Amino acid sequence: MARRRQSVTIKHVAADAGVSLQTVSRVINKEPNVRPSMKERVQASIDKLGYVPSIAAQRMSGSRSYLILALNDRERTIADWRAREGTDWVDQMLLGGMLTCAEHGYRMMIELVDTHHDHVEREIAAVLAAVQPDGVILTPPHSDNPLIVSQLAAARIPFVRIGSRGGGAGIAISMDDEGSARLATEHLLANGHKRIGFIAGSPEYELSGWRVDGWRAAMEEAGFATGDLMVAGDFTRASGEVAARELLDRADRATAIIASNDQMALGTLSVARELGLKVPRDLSLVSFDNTPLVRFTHPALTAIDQPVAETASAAVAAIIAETSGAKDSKPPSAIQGRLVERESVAAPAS
Amino acid sequence: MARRRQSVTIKHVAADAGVSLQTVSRVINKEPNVRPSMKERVQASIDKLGYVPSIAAQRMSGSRSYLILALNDRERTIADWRAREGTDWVDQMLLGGMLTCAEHGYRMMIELVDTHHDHVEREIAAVLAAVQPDGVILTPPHSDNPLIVSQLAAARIPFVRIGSRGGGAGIAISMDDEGSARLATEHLLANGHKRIGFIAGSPEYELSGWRVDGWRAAMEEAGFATGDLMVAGDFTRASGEVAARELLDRADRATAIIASNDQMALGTLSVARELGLKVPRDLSLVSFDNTPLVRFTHPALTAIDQPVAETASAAVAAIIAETSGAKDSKPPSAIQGRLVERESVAAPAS
DNA sequence: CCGCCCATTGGCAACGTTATCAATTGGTCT
DNA sequence: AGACCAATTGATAACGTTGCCAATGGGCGG
Repeated sequence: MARRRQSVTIKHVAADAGVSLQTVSRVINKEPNVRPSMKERVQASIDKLGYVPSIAAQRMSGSRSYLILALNDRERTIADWRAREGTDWVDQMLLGGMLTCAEHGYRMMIELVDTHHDHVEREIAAVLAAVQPDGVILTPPHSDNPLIVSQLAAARIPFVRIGSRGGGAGIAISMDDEGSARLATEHLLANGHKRIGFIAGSPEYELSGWRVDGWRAAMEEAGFATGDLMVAGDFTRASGEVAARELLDRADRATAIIASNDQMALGTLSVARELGLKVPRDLSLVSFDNTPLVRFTHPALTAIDQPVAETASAAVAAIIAETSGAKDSKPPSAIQGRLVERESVAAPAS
Repeated sequence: MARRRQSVTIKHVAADAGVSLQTVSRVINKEPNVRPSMKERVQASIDKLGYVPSIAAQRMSGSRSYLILALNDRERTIADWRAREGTDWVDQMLLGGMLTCAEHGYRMMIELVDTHHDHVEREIAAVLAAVQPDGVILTPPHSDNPLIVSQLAAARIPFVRIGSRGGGAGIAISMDDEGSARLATEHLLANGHKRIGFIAGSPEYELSGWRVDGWRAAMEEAGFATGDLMVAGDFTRASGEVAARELLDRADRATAIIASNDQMALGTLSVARELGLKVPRDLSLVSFDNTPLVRFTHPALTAIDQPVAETASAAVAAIIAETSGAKDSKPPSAIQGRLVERESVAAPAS
């Protein structure tokens, strides 16, 4: 109703400093070829009046929107939320991304989109048209959705695919999944384990495969079999329970298990308890992600830390670099995982 | 660089449907006085072309921005993040708020602002000027910051104060904190406890006081002393440890403790373990918030569930209602808490 | 049958910013 | 010294949408 207008516009600043609109604009955007004395004078007026450019107007005039859009999977996000399992993912994304955005005068928005929906492309087109972001951050499983990737590429919007590797369009940033899985495996091998089970994540996520690769490679190098020790879950706790039961409820059970995320590790933990297996005495357990949850379980879990915030931060930085026209921007394509030792690993019972 | 323009604008739709821009605009905004046949024709063109209005342009022309801004405390958010304690707060806010926004064609943005900074007002003015939201959601402790509240009121922007009560300007939405604290207290009383300690939250949050009130009232009604059983923390785990030590490391120690949030409950749990007190045998424990963490501790904690997502959803709904000019919008000012029983409460050792 | 009012539609300006191009200045190169 | 060039500043036209007001047409009371 009440037509709310900008209180201080570029016009007021121009009047106050006694210069043209364009000059003020140049100062705001730190363009070259402005005499230092002039720049100073204009800046003084800006500070005095407390002027802040309207992103709407900036976008309107065809320049940057100073907005970066993060696209999460709606289905998964809501499921996580319903389950109340606390994946911590959005928190971390926001923090890492938002702080880096703030440093560069950008802002971040999050939108939920169904990766499986028939109308993904329409839905994304709608969001892009409405928000008109300068760049987009894709999180898994969107990162590996060819429809979305090609659409973004066609729209010529800079975008980052978190959790994906090179190959397609866009900037790929991922953790060193093989290396991390290898790290976990070797830690267990060093503790004397031979039958190390692996609970993989949903095959829809490319990273699931890489983690399996790392585990398998380490096992084979050590000369141990992997054939019947891999079970796939879908990153939920329930699927972790099913997988754990398969690995544990049999004669030649695994003496150690690596779970591809914390939720499935929690599922494993409860199955172990149910089967009367003490962790770490009867079963060693290592998980991926290292969300706050696994610090407070009993026992606290040894985990591979997944630096989500740092990754988001790198993603934002990469987009801003590309937007600013830095051609040589070379984002850190593989971020190192880190093994955090707690109480869930011990030598196998002899 | 590359001037990226809107692909399908209102102009294209108007041309396709053979009507004026204004008519299309009317259809988009569901204004009255458009002949049904005309509305249909225009809508068909919109669907055909996949047209979506540009938020930037809408805002420019002085109407709504369809953006709701959530303001979180930067200091606290970053501290939580550093501590990696997983408060889950942002996740929940986003989900509840975002989903409700989406239902009404709005979008939500989150910004971090320092509530204590000297320049809060400038910082907020800057965000408002840049984003130009239709409404603002204040989370604690911003909700109780008089500077921010009066500034928002002066700017005549609809805003919600989450976790606050009536009194000042803006729409206040809060949990029934006294009632919830009373619920927790009575649950412990029913289990036979007499010395029930209370770890309060930071006094900067008004809700901290209300929770204390509920506990004190229930205790006094039952005829038990409260004098030396209340210790204030600041919602961090470390402060919970300090407080717990004060309540437990003495002769007439408390047999039960209510912590004003999960983090402080976790601190209490570790102090109990350190002092050789078994939960719930030697100490019963109830916490506030019911974040995912307390489901997986050992023992799992009985907790008061804080419906953050529902609260955020109600906040968004209230703002949209006010923006739409519904004068009689009456948001649910007090949302009921719920006691979730787990394993941390038992009768006191006789 | 006349005039008035309401429902419907269209035309045009305005919103705040930047892109583009033109104008001015002062200096440098031959 | 003439001309050209770079640096600096300004003027104007977009950008996509809605507010405002005018224009049109049809129905209804007198």
